[in-house]
Amino acid sequence: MAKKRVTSKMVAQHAGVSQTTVSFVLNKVEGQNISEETQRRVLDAAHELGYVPDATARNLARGISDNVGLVLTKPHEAVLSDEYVSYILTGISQIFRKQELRILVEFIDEDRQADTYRKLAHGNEVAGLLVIPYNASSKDIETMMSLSTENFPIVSLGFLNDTIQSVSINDVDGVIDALQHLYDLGHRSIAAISYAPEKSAVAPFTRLQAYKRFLAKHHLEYREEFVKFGVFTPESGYQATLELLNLSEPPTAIFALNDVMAFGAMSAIQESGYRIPQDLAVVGYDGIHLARYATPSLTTIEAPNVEQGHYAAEMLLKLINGKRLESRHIQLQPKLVIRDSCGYNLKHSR
Amino acid sequence: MAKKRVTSKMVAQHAGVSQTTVSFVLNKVEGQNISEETQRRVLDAAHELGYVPDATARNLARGISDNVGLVLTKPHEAVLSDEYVSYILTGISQIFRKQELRILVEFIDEDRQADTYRKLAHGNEVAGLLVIPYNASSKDIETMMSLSTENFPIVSLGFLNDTIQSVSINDVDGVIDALQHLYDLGHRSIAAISYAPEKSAVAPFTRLQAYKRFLAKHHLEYREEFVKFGVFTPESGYQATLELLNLSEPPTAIFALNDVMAFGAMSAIQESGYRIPQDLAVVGYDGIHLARYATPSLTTIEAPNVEQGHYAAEMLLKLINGKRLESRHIQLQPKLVIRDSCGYNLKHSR
DNA sequence: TTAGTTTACTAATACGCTTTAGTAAATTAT
DNA sequence: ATAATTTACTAAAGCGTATTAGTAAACTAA
Repeated sequence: MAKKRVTSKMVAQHAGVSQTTVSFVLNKVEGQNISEETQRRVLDAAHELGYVPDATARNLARGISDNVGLVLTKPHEAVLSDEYVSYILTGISQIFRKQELRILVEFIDEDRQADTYRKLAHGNEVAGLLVIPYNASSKDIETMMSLSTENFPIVSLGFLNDTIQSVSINDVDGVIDALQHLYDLGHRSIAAISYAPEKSAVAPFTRLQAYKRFLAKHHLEYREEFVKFGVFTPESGYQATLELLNLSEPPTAIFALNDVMAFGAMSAIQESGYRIPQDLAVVGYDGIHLARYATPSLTTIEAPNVEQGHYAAEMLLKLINGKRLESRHIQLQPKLVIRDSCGYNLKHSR
Repeated sequence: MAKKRVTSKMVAQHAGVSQTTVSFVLNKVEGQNISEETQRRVLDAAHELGYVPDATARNLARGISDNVGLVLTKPHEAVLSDEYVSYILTGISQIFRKQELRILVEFIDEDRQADTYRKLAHGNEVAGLLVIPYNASSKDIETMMSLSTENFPIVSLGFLNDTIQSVSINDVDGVIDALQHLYDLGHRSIAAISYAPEKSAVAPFTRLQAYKRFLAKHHLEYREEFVKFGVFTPESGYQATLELLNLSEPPTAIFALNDVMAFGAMSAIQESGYRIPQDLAVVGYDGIHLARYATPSLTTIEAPNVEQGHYAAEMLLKLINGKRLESRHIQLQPKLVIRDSCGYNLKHSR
């Protein structure tokens, strides 16, 4: 049962050198002239003993952690039915693994609020923070701002304000592309299923704003009853659509602000006996894998989420390493992917 | 720019006590008689200075990390299109957050193999390890076994062998339930879309075994061409189904071994001009949220994944705390959820 | 009254590493 | 030949906490 933790001291003894030398060799510290011969002895000893450096000790000595935190301000049920988080995880892990940085995932909800950021940051648990702020409260944002101000490395996935570095998707363009597509296909009464307004701090405002502006620009009436609010889940998209279908004058097209809600919408439409796209058109947002395999396949705005993860990770890396950023805010362009849920392919060619 | 890291020493000074006392008070160490008055002074000082204990220092002193590792042996593209990981994350985070344990997520693929486990475990980066072994190689399994043998806390999500503690889903029952359902509806030529066989170590063998046994039991012929192998993604389910449809004698039902592949299958079937369930029945496996919102809604085997996360987290907790386990292997029961993709609701009532 | 015990603390050490400040020996410069 | 520099290392301090082994003062027991 003897816990045989191998320490660098043991390696030193085994190689017949000092512990300092072991550290120099294993960390390839520059400017230290260690002879080839000694290096080999140390390496061999470390290998023979199966030495694995103690991460906590190293982090304590170095004064910095080798973890980065990924903070999710989404409720669990939303994380569940959304690929977005998986995409981001993929994107950031591809960058961080090269730097030998680990990813610490933390969920934030009502009871477990802002002090989590401080614990992570000031408690030296992470070297930097990546935040997915969809449901961030104003208190969350305050905390992020103060961390950012005191130069703690932090990047938001989605624009919040000028203070907090961010990598975002140009949602305004995305919304407009989607609506324009529907408009071009002749739709004039277009409903939107957005996110619940009270919970989120910034994003839905922007998107809804874009929706309103689009209507105004094209001299279409803004109708309160055409805007429904869901909570990321297919269930909420389903419910919202049912309500839309029960209106005395239902819309001819539905724009769901994420794909998962679009699935709910399509299901509600078809179960109610309507055809897609002949009776109602549907557009989603996100570009999840399954969108192409819906029936009919779902036209959607594809957001470059993996790339967003890449950029955010790289930005955070620069902040951690004290490098200057070229720009504190990066915005990526989403892309309309036309499939069968809007009728484009019925009209054109095919 | 003054980095004003607040240490326990500073708190001690501010409260006029020793650092030891600060530690005793803040950690509520039992058997130490600290007066109410002193406790208050320490607490106040800590609060005033905004003290956050340094996690690395504490972990070093205590000799144990407050992170647990979640190791994914799935390739990224699979994690992307599968809710399974999200479910597990949800389940385990609900348990660990109460214990102030953080979750470290690590992906393992070909180039980044077994040494990751050792680094995490022997490097004291985590107090315990949770492994999702779908694509675990035999080398992965060897490493897990040796860790388990040396009493390092480790739990597998899915049964591997007797040595490695596990929480698994009874896949054999799941497979049989699905097949029985199809059989009861009159299907006699049932194809299966399984996982790629070379990559995974145990699971597909079991499931395929169950499939074969079911056929044998019901005196149905086992046909090589009715078993296709996918890689978790909807694309692969789509492709496999296309191949099945091109057979001279296509099956009348398809059993996809995860829901995401079932989506691919349904799409392929409908795009090929066949109706579900009239021409072909489809059953999935997993019970993802979107299954109910497929068109038609997808009959599937619902695996209790969040619960699986719960049990695994609790088992790991016991191992970390040196408690004895009642059982080293827990198996949970999946459940058939009948919807519209098999025709049950067409036949019965409705 | 005095020894024994409890109360309320503190000094000092350990955790395992990184890093700074040396140092002795070998090499080069003058 | 001697000083200056370079080479190849090492001793020791420090990171911020937890914890063990005390200790002085107050209290209790006989």
